[in-house]
Amino acid sequence: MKVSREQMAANRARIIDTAGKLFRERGFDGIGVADLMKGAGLTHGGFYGHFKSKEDLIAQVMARAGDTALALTSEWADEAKKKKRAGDGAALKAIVEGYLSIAHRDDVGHGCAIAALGADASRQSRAVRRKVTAGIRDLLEEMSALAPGRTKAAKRKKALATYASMIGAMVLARAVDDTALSTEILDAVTTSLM
Amino acid sequence: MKVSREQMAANRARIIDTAGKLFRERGFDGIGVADLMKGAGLTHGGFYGHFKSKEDLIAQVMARAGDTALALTSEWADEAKKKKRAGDGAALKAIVEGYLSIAHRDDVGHGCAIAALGADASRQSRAVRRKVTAGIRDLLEEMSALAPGRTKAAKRKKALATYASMIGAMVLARAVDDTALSTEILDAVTTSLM
DNA sequence: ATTATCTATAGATCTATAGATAATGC
DNA sequence: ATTATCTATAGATCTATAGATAATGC
Repeated sequence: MKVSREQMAANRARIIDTAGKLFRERGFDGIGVADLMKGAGLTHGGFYGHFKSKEDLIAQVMARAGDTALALTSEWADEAKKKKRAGDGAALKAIVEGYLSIAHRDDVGHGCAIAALGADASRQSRAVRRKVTAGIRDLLEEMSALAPGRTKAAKRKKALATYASMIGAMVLARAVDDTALSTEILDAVTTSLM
Repeated sequence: MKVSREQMAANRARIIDTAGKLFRERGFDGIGVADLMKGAGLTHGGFYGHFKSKEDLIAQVMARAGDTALALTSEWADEAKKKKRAGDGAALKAIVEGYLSIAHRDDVGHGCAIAALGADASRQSRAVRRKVTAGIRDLLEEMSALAPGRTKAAKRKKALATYASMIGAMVLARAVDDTALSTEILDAVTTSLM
């Protein structure tokens, strides 16, 4: 029953990944510890060896979500910068296009944690909200550096407006029960940011 | 114990209002039927005389949320149109400013249901999502009519982009655990839409 | 007589803990 | 010997229903 330290670390990472997917798909209250552990191929009782509480797991999931979001958007941005004729703001546009894709809309489980759980997160403990705030700050700094604008303030404002548009568009596109309208939302917001 | 038909209708309306507030504050799964009824000054068992199920109540709450959102934004828009020197798009700007206010951010319970429950709603039953979609459609039509632009398509696109920005900004402003950053988000998105 | 609300409860969850088990790692 | 995971369970929820109660409205 006991496993190696290495295996235990792998198990822990798998619990966080599984929880990340299931929380996004069903909400923090939509999935219990027993089912989360089953999803990770473990049993219920083992959970409390890895995490102090469900809330502790939520905080770690949100911290990880911030890291992966930054990594993915940086990748998109770097890819865009490599292209010939990449103008001012091309990297930010690449982030917008990658984010507002139909693939992202249709894969909540692996998508943006703020779009899937933002409102849910604002009801969580201080520890959770601190992780969320840190993640948002990191992404805003990255986007500010990539945004067009003459001054730092102008760049930051552009980044804030862009980020808000992205999140709102994704929330709306998923809330709506009509594929045509949903896609119209994604397209309209994407082109309005180009 | 029995009450008049009139009183019963009032009770029903009070349950929906109370649920609207508590759902926004705690999420659909964050408050149970017993506590909702207690909040409305009634007992648990009576609930099922008014609604088929909790899900049924959720659908009615979201329908009501759509109605009140349309009424409030129309009021803001009409007020703005009355003002002297009200230019093209002044009504839409009034909606943006009313929506992205600190008062709205700090009163989740009486605010926009999409910002508070949008992601939660996309996980609900078809009946709920239909009401949500109808509400979003109504608001988009109102905003399209008020948006500046030469063609209907341009107006609609402007409305979509504005609406998405509003929702994303509110979700972000509430997710963040730092008043300064939160207010910066509201201000930046508001001015970027003016 | 009808019915809106009440009390009480069934049955299914949920988080968290206790103690047993068995493999790791000193 | 230590410890990661397992089984089992306590205690607190949650939704929904059944039957009692008492006020309305024909």
